[in-house]
Amino acid sequence: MVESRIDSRKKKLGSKRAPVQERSRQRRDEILAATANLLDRVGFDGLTTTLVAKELGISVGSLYHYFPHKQAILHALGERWLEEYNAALAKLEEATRDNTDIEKWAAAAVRYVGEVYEEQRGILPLVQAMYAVPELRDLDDRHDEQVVSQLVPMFDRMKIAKSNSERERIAWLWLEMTHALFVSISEQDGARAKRSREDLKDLCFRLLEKWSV
Amino acid sequence: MVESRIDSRKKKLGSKRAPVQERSRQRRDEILAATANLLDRVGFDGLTTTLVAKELGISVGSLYHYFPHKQAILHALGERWLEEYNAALAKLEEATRDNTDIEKWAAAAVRYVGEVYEEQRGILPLVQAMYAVPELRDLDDRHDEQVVSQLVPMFDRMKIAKSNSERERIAWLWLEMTHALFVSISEQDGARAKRSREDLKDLCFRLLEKWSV
DNA sequence: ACCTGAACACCGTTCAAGT
DNA sequence: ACCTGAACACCGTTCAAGT
Repeated sequence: MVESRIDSRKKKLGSKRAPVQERSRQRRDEILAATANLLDRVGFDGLTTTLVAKELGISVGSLYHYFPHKQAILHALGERWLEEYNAALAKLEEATRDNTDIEKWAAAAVRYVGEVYEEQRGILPLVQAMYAVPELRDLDDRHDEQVVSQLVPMFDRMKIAKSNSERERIAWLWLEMTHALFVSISEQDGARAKRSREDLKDLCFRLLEKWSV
Repeated sequence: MVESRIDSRKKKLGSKRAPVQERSRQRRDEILAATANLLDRVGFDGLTTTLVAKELGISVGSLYHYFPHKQAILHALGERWLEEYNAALAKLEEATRDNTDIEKWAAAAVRYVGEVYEEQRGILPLVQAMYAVPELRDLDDRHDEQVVSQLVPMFDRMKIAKSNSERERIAWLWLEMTHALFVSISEQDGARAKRSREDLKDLCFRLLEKWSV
């Protein structure tokens, strides 16, 4: 709710400030990309600030110019995960807006959300850690919240459950269930992953069908 | 003050060895108990060897007399989790031996396995880490294997699926699904947890019913 | 203004020295 | 035989000093 304090000076300093901010934003992105890259290669525990700095050819101190601490880098990466996930749900909402077929919804949901898990496969160690590491725990909570609030209206449209509190509970179930399976699926080979994804779609369908009214 | 309780030459039967081993085993258990206790209080990341040593009133070096490294303590604790889980499945097998009712099986499974999650609630941070930490990963793999091999015969008896490879796949699905939900449930308050457990029972039933032949 | 890297506190682990 | 705790390598983080 805080109005930007920079707005008043934007006209005057805009041209001078933008490049600096742009460069800064770019560096931040570079750090995030390098971290995501290393996360995939050395794992959550193997990740060190020295390693990230070396990967970018800068000093550790420089890293701390852009992020207050290591967790902040991981946190920003987690934010990105939330955004991608939310974008997938928005696409799902869009794609299933004018049908109430539960089975089709389940298929679309598994496809769209599954794509996120595939594309972000490298940072899954981080996503898993979100639950366990206290400093990242808020991401997990927000993720839950956001997903539930996006699913409830869709469930409503599909006439699933008779109250919103029930829909919230089912949305949570759906989230936990699909998350556990997508993470496992991300480590399976192509053929098995394909079958597992079909199983999951089916499981989603059955879950929702049960509460269909 | 020196007592001649040290027998330099051991007898054939080794009857004198037992007390020493017994004492050693006891210390190991104490270390495990203290670690489990701290895990619950300070979390997976907050756990340090110094802290464990302090908790027991011994030195760090002494810790390394009983375990080669920190991960070995956690590993041993993980082994215990596997044992408890397997014991629950054995009880489940025993309790459902002479019926083929899928719904009853689902109820019993959620009850017995759920008890393990409740009793071992303190070490759930560790169980979660088993997946992410490379040194503990073998526990996760063995857990998967053991659970699947215990479930397949039960599925067979209940006439679920038409081949063992299918049963293995369903067992894996069951494991991932219930694990994700049990972990989440362990953090809910009593009333909500009760409802969630019923939802889970229902979900299990529907999962198995689908493949019932 | 931005970057550097030695310095600091703290971790897991070791091992010479005590009892 | 068993235990101790200073010492070591390495982590995240800081900050005086460079450009």
